[in-house]
Amino acid sequence: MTQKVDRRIQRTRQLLHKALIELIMEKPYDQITVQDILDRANIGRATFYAHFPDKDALLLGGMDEDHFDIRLYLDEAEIAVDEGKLLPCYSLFRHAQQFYPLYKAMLGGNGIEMVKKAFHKHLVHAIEQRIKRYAPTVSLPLPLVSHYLAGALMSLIIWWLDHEMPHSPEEMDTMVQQIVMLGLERLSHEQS
Amino acid sequence: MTQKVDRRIQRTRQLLHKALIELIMEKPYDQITVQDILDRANIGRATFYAHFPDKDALLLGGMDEDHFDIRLYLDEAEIAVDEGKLLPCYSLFRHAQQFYPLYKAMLGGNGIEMVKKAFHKHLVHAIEQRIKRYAPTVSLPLPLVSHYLAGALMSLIIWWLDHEMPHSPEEMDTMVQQIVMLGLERLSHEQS
DNA sequence: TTCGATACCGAACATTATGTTCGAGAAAAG
DNA sequence: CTTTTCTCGAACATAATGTTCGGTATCGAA
Repeated sequence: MTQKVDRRIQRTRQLLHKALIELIMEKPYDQITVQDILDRANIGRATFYAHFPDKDALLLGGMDEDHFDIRLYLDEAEIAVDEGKLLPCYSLFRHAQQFYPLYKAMLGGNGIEMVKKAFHKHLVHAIEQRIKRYAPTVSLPLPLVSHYLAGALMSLIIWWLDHEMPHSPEEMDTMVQQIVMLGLERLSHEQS
Repeated sequence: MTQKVDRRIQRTRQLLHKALIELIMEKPYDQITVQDILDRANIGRATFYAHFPDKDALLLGGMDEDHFDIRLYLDEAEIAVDEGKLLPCYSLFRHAQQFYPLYKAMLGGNGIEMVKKAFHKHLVHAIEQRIKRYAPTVSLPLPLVSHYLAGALMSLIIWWLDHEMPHSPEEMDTMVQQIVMLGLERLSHEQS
C-alpha cells in the first residue's frame, strides 16, 4: 500500500518544511517569501514549484506531518484529562505551553490566518461532539453553542499566548469551566 | 478649528473610498489591486500615493468616515436597547442586518482580517466597560472574561453572516444572553 | 555494478504588482 | 487675475511570482 517514495523527494520536502517552520517563528508569515524558504533550505527554485504550487500548500502539506503538532493535540492521549468537559481546555493549554514558540507564531495575535481558521473549524467540530455526548439536553441550536464556545476559546488562547502565559493551564481550565457552566450571573453572586 | 480642505482632495478621497467599498463587496480584499481601485475611481496612480501609502491605509482612513458604519454601531442611539446587558448584542445584529452585504464582506468568514482585529479589540474594550458597570463582582480576571465574551460574539456574528442570518436579531440576543448569564449547566437542566 | 529513470539545479525569462519621479496642465483659493 | 497646489500620465526602478529547459547528480532495480 505505502509506496516507497524516492529518497530525494523526502529530503527535499523535509528541508522545505523545516525551513518554513523556522522562518515562521522568526517573522510574520506574509513577509516570508518563497526565496527565503529556498535560501534557508538550500533548494532550487524550480524544485520548489515541482512539489508545491505555493507557500500555503507547503504549510498545509506539513499539517499532517509529524513535526506539526497543532492539529494533532486533540488526538493526543493527554486529552483524556478533559473527559466529561465541554471544552478540551486543559489539554489545549498544556500543549500550547509545551510548544509555546510555535503556537505563538501560528495562533498568536500576529499568527497565520489559515491556521487559525483551520483550528477554529476543528474546535467547532470537537465541541459539537462533546455537547452531543455530555450535554445533549441544551435547548439551543447546536451550531450556535459550538461556535460561541469555539470563538471564546480561540480568543482566550490568543490572549494567553500574546501575554506570555499569564496563568497556568490548570488555572485557565478552572476559570473557563466556571464561565461556561455556571454563567456570569451565578459567578457574580458567589463572590466571597 | 476645522480647516477647509481643498475640494479636489475631498473629491479624490471620496472616489477612492467609494471604489474600494464597492470592490470589497465584489471580491476578496487581498485580490483587490491598487490598479483596480484606480480604474474604478478614475484616479491617477501618482495621486493615490500622494494620499495613502497603501491599500490598507485607504481602508483604515475610511473607518472614521460617514459611510463606514461598522465601528460606529456602538455609538449609535440604538445601543440604548442593550442597556444593562454585558453584550451589546441586539444592536450589533440589528446593525449587521441593516448593512448585511457590507458586514458580510468585512466580517464574514472571508472578510478582512484587519477589520476583524479592530472590531475584536473594540468589542473587548466595550465589554470591559460593561462588566465594570453591570457586573463588578465577577471574581475572575477582567481581561479573561472580556476576551472570552468578545471572541464568542465575534465567532457568532461570523457564523450568522456566513449562513444568511438564520435567526432574527431578537432571537440571537435572547439566546446569547441565556448562555452568558445562566451558563450551560442550568441551561440543560431547565429543559421543557 | 551497471543502467535507465527521474529528481535536482541554476540561470534565464515572462509576468504582475508596487511605489517613485517629474513636468505639464487644470482647478481651487484669495 | 495670480498664486498655490492638486491631478494627470507616462516612464522608470524594484521585487516577487511562476515557468522553461538542458545539463548533472542521485536513486532504485536488475
